[in-house]
Amino acid sequence: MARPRQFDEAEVKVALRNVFWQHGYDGTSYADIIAATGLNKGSLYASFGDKRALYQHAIASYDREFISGAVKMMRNENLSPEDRLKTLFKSLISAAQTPQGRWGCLLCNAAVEQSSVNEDVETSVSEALSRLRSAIKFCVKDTRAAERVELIWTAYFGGHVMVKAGYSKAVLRAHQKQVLSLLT
Amino acid sequence: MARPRQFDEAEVKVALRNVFWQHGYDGTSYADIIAATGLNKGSLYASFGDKRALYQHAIASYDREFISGAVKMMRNENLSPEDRLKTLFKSLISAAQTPQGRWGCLLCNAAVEQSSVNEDVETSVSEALSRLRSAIKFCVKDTRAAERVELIWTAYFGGHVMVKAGYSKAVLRAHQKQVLSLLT
DNA sequence: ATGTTAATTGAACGTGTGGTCAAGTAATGG
DNA sequence: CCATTACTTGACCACACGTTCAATTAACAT
Repeated sequence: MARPRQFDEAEVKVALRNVFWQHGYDGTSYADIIAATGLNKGSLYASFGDKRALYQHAIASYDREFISGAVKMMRNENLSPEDRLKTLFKSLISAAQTPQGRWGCLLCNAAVEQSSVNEDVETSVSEALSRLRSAIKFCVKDTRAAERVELIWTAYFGGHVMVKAGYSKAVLRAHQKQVLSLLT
Repeated sequence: MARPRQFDEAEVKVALRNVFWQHGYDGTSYADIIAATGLNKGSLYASFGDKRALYQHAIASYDREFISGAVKMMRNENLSPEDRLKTLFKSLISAAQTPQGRWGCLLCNAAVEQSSVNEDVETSVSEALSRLRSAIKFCVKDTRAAERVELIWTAYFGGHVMVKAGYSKAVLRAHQKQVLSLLT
């Protein structure tokens, strides 16, 4: 019948996620988006909507790939609570060492940059953050840290702020150690 | 000799701080700045420099008024460590309830939005964050939480992320309680 | 082949941006 | 009362922004 799409929708969403992750919402121009996706404006508008919609796709992609992954890991009872927490906070240490890690956490960035100005962002971000909180709660429910969920949760996102602020892995290693010490 | 300034420098800096605090760097236009300060572009450029310089003034003002205040409080040995920490984290609870509080922490916002793109911001922000870390360290040095400085520090800024994300005071009250429980 | 349908292209649009500057204004010293 | 000096004003600049759309292209059904 008609001409088929010449791009892979999933790939484009990953590209969108990365470009907004790196530069933020305001910091990303259509020039950046076009370079990242390989599509041009018309196709982007036709297939995904305006810039706000593109950003929502980016958030959804990040949620699917990274937050859901972390949530599953935190709920994986084949691992000890300690190992799960260790892995979660190890991601901060690794982040401090790689360029992509220095992009921080897209949800955290979105909360800071856009939550107060875009209700859809506020909703999807806080929803995802809450899911991670529940997963942490599940993970520590039978440990000494059972009543310290919010502490661990905020420490995790605070750690992402420190990564963006440029702190070295040494700080984040200490950080991880201190979180793990809550369990015993 | 010549015409004197018709504005109060300190007042203008406060206005700059507030407008950038509320809207972020990219989110603030000269229209916003002019409305907030009452000055127009020419005067702003002549007296304070370009937009980046204005932002630095905003950061410096925030540092002077809020961070230095918190640092002094955390180092005030007339108060018990518990009272000091309680006060620090109470500020998050109050923040969740007021419009200005919902602006979050200017340093935290700057770290997320601008640290990776503006070296001067990265420097002044991380310098201020480190000062607060030292103050927390000083506060808890003789308590059970002496070895958990980074945890408390990141939990504080993580709390600001949650404020921006729109979480209610209930979450932040739990958060405060859990931080205080580290002392005993 | 050809007509139909949808995806793609990139030029064009209006608006808003950060930044500049020449003209106007108000204090002071002589 | 004027000359000097600095501050103030707002029009102006070039450019980048997000968005739109008419023209073009390509795959399929007939």
